[in-house]
Amino acid sequence: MTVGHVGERLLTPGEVAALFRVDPKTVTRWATAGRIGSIRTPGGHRRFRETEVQALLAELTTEATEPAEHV
Amino acid sequence: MTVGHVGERLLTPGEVAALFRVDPKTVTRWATAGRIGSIRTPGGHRRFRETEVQALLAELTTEATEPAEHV
DNA sequence: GAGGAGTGGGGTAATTAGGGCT
DNA sequence: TCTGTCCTAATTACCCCACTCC
Repeated sequence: MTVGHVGERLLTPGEVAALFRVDPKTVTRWATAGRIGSIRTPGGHRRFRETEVQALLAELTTEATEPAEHV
Repeated sequence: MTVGHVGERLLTPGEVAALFRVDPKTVTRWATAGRIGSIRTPGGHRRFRETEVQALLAELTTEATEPAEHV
């Protein structure tokens, strides 16, 4: 292989939906609303950067800043 | 490789598939549908120009609008 | 010439996109 | 306002086997 650039892992809408425990449709709406970056395939399907998803996931976690043991 | 002639870096269907997080067969369909330019080897296998793939990838990429946090 | 990995072609099942509604 | 579900159409994923690339 002569790529030499294996940076960003991309996730499918279904995988992101599973991470957030929501419907893939909701993930699509987030992308449409510009709340999360998306990479479209030439066919129109979306792919999401895992790093961005992780960041958003962590952001939502820290947003509910309750020091109690609620995990 | 190591042809000594740089500037025409070609990617295999598998490499392009990894970039878009799709199946190599899907990349083949893109080429068949004319959504992406392809170069055929004498044996019939397809090769793709990295510059074209990168350009396509960048064109289909949408950055997330930076939220204003707490407003 | 031999061998492993990848690719092409065809066909079928699973996801996804889009709009509208509860 | 945001999310989940219903619908149809389009795109993508995985199965087979034969051939090509290195």
